[in-house]
Amino acid sequence: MPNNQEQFKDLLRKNGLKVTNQRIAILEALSDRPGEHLTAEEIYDVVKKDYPDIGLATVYRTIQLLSELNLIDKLNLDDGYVRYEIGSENPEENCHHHHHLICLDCGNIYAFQDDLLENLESRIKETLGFDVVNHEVKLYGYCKECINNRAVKSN
Amino acid sequence: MPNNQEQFKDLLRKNGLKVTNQRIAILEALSDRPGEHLTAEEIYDVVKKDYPDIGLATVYRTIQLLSELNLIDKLNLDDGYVRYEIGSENPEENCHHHHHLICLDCGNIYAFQDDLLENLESRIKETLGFDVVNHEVKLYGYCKECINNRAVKSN
DNA sequence: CTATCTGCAAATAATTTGCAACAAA
DNA sequence: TTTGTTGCAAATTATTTGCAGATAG
Repeated sequence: MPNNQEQFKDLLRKNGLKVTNQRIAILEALSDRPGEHLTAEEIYDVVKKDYPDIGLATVYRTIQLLSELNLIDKLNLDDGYVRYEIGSENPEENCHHHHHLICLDCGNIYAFQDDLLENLESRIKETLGFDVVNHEVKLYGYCKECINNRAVKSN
Repeated sequence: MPNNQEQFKDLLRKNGLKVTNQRIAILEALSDRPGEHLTAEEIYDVVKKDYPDIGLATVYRTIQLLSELNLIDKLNLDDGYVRYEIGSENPEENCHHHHHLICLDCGNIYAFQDDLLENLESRIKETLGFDVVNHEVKLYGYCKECINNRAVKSN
């Protein structure tokens, strides 16, 4: 959506930052791939198609910027890469109800929404006095396809 | 407990691995600090007191070994270090009900137990066919002490 | 014009690896 | 013995940083 892009430009200006082609291209690369979880290198490769002169350092710097502006979410799968995905349009529900299922077999990542922690978090506030403001939930296991494939192979 | 140490030795032998002072010392370093979350470097510093000749590479190799044997749990706080802690005595409940509260102010980590995900996981199995075998839950926020400190300072 | 960005190359820093010497079985 | 382990140093690799030139406002 071009609307989204205008919002981004305004957000940059509002923070005394400059609107550059590189920044727009990087945000677009992620916007065009909702639900995908790209590494810095992968974003670099995508953006390089339209922008062959871009440097990897710019990608890293822009990713950090977008993350601070809460436009993208970080995801660390402990495989040596930090991954990024575009946030939901509604910033309120951004990370808070957005969790990940990670298949240990094929490596695919499935997102799901759930507010299961709301309850727990108020209980923690009451019993421990700890005020939870954010959370990260990763569920590891085996996806439908991989379970089926295994069943087929073992026959 | 020396009992624990004997179990470890047996486990090593059972897997065709050798019992070495270094391995025992590293497991002890973690066993002596339940609930602490040590980096490889921190473990190295602890073990070096009793074992000045140990190399950092051995610490890394042993950590990996202990992790594969499910004797220790990994914790990644996205601060550039991977941390490790001794698992609970009961291997069944090891990670599964063990979650972390991370204070964004003081950096302290508080563990808590909860089986809140059991429910969700069976729901996921039913609706998506995804079989969850493990999970990682991190809750970020502010601990009681830091909340109090802030209140005091703002007066 | 001038403050911010960019691309490059070099620096950083956690972790891994090759290998010869060493220690457990 | 023989097989696995260690310590060292070098390699690897994701990410960061310094800086001079480029670009947005």
